[in-house]
Amino acid sequence: MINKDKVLELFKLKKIKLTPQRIAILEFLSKEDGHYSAEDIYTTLKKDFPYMSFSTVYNTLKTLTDLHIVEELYLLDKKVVFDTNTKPHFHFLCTKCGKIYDINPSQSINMEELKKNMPEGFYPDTLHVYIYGICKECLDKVRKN
Amino acid sequence: MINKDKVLELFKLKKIKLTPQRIAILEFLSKEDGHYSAEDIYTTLKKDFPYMSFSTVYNTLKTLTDLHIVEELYLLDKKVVFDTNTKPHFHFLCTKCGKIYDINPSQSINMEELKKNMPEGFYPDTLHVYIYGICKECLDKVRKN
DNA sequence: TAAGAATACAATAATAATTATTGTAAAATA
DNA sequence: TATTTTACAATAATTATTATTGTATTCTTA
Repeated sequence: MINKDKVLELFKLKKIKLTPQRIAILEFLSKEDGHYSAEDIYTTLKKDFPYMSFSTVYNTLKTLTDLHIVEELYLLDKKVVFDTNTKPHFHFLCTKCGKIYDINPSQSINMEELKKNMPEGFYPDTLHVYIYGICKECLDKVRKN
Repeated sequence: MINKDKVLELFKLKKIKLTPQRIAILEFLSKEDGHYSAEDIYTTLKKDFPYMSFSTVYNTLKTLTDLHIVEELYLLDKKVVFDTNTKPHFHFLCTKCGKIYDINPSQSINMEELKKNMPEGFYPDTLHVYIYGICKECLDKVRKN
């Protein structure tokens, strides 16, 4: 969950200017955790901010990604979405309907342990786990027919 | 490691025609495990097979991906490569140089266990683990300077 | 609070990877 | 060998993202 005010403080600290566009994008992202595409953000904000351009959305998302405030996810159809939930979790991608599900790893799986699973001298930073398969919803549909 | 002859048999079984182009691509991929882009394959094969087109490379890679003979990997710069090593393993992506490293998970980490880490009713198929960070080579370079 | 420097902006052009199209050619089948 | 099916090359189209550029805005500091 993004805390808008905290991010704004971080922006100040990092000398990143607090423009209305950036604030609007932050507001959008901090409303509800989700997986948003640049297009999602652009088309939604365009209504209230007619002077909003795609490059601004992309630039802001890049800034947020660099600061680890959002995370880029690469989907099956080569689309990219931005995840506002930066707590450690897996992603389940349904190969049938394309939906993305956040999966919380059980106690037996430690994300930090996973990260450390590599040769000496490598410095891990971020971990992404994608599980591809068929989601419950799609399986239920098949069973009904 | 791809076993060309086994794949050719599978093609026969699935009624996928054994064309010279497909065989050439298979031969290329089965020479050495690696992470190859469509461009890698195209430019290499174009020399010996002037009548080789990009769409054929993409089509063949799609066929191979659908059959789980290769796996698509999504890199940091949004490029796609095809992995011929389909044994369970992680990928380390260096955020500095962009290199891809295959990481074999230690005994303590069971890929099957990871897959099962999800809500009831979901049917997992493939698992991809990406670890982002700085590789040894890049860290060593920094230390020298 | 106004002036100056730095940066971000919108608009749009450019890029580049992938997908779609289509008429022709080749492979499999009987 | 004839017939059917599918794959092919060539190329056009698409689409997401990045680059460019002159203008506008934010921030700083006097």
